[in-house]
Amino acid sequence: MPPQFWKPGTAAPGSSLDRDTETEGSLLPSLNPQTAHLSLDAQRQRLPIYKHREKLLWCVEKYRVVIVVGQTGCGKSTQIPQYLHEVGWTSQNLVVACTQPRRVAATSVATRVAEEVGSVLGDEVGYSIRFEDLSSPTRTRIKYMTDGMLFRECMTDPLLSRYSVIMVDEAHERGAYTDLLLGLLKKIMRKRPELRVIISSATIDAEDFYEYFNSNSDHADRSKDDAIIVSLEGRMFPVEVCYLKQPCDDYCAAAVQTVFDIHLREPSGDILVFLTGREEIDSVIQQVTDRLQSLPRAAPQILPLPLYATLPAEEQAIIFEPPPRDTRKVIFSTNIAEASVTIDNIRYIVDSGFVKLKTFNPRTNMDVLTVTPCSLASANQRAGRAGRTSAGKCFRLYPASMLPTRNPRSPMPLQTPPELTRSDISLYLLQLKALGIDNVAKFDFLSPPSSEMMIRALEFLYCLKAIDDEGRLTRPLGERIAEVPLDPMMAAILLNSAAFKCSEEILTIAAMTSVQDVFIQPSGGMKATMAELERRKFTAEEGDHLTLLNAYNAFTRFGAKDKSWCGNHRLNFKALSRAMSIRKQLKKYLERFGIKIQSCEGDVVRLRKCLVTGYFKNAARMMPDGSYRSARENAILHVHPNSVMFTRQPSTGWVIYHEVVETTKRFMRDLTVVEEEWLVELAPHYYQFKGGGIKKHFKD
DNA sequence: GAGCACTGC
Repeated sequence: MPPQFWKPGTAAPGSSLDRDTETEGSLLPSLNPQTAHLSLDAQRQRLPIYKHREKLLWCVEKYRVVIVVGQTGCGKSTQIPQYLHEVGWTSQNLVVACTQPRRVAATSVATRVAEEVGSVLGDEVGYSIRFEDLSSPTRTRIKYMTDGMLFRECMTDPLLSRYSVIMVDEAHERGAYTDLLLGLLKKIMRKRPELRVIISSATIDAEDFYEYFNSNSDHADRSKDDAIIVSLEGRMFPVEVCYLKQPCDDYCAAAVQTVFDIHLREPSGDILVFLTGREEIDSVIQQVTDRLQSLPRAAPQILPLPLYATLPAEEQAIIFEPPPRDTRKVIFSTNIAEASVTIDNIRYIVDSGFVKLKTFNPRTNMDVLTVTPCSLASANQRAGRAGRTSAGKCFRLYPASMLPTRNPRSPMPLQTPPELTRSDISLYLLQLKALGIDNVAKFDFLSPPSSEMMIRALEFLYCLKAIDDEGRLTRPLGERIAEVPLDPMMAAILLNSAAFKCSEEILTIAAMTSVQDVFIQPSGGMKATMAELERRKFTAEEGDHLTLLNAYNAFTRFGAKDKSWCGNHRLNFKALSRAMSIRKQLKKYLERFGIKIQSCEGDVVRLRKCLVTGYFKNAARMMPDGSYRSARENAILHVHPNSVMFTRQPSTGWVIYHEVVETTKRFMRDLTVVEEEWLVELAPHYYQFKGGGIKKHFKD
């Protein structure tokens, strides 16, 4: 075939995109509607994974770590725990655990399995996620849980002695708690040789897990290995992958063009387009809408729909509704559709090849949110989202030469960097210390964080007085900060609130900063202005923390039982309800610690001072031009437009903030006005007064 | 003067 070129706006993908014969797999859904008339047992036996049952059980018997490779949806998560249960791994009151990175996955899989086992959910089969424990300590044999929950369980049962087998699902996603859990399991296995670990992973990552768990064994004699890789291939619908002949310089324009090309030339089936963020999605949908008139009169219609996490739940629900007759649904989504949200009937994928990724910069102590090429693992996962119900096609908006497998200098990585290597790890290091691992530098991380990340995190924990100069947890403060389910900064503020007699309010503020998007912010236009006007009703002069407090108090008084009240005031009902649960949970911790919960009775100075005891490192001073300078690094900062401080000036010239995220600029989020003297008074170890202004002083 | 990807305890 002669070489072909494709330019946005000219040719169709069918002829212009380089057809690639390699197919990315996607398997049949676990139980098929076509076999619904069969008994549950008969259905289970027809699953592709069933023919691997004996092999799997043999491997678990013989090896301590079994790495199971297979696509999402092949029945790993539902079937393997049942197989283990059936052959006796749950005898003698032992439990088979299966961890999931997300709450919905834990609950939905548990519900499915309870049905298959014929158990009431919470009895023989149960689940445990934050705020919901549907499991019985005596009767539950198969327990699904979030990985964070199992990690926490190590604090009360360091050897996880209740469990005979622990299956870590979706390990290839490399979430922080997945990595930490694997590290702990490796440690636990030395003391509990009978424990079995099953790791479910995508193909690309299996070798990493294998090396990790065999690193202590003799490589010359593989028969003595601790770990083994088992591959579960099953029936799949092929997904044909096509590439651009030439790189494009505007993937948004290319995405619009490709959508129209698919629409006019390919058979029916919905389209899922992967883009990087809300702004981009809104703009692309606008471009598509503008071009709709150009469709031939007789042609089927296009229904463009957005999907991103901050979209209000009601608008998210629309993507699951069937489209009108003769209409093709086109969903423009962020990464949320890569694993968290599954949409049926998607036959076409358009993949920009990019993702927005948050990375912590230990030098500046700030998070950076950047658009970067997605990993090959991500691209494969995205392709697999077509063809869940039939054969599919994936259009990648970059040339095949961009693949890291074909081009070693490609900017596209094989895997997304693990979360632990690109996050502020102070929380995780503290929790490891709470598990008795004092020398965190020696912890056997699957991917060790950089030493700079380590040092920064330890320095900060020291400044919070959570660890002493020996690096040990302080008592009781450090131990308690580690225990409370909050980031260390906010945990310290909550625990210090006893001394400032304002725990009542700090509980609320801590809960509110733990949830996102309390105020609904439509993008642009009349709606945005209306939302802004509504938010002003809650605005406090002192800044965002007190504004959040006002919103919460109004919610509990008027909105908790009245969803429409929230709608009228542009408040996010789901987020506020969650804040209520979090507050309730945090309150229990304070009660257990014997901390008296008092109100500041309107004395907001006490409240703001208390915030300084945790936020001290996040202080900034306003400059005459309206920008800010961070107290420590003297870095240029800006107020985020969502902050109530965006339109006002701090009377004292100083603010503290919850976090900085760098996008187009470095934006501070959640600000509170403070007095300069408080910084020196409340964090003398961090700041020393000298001359006319704050002089930073940092103890090494 | 103008904007946050996604999870989790």
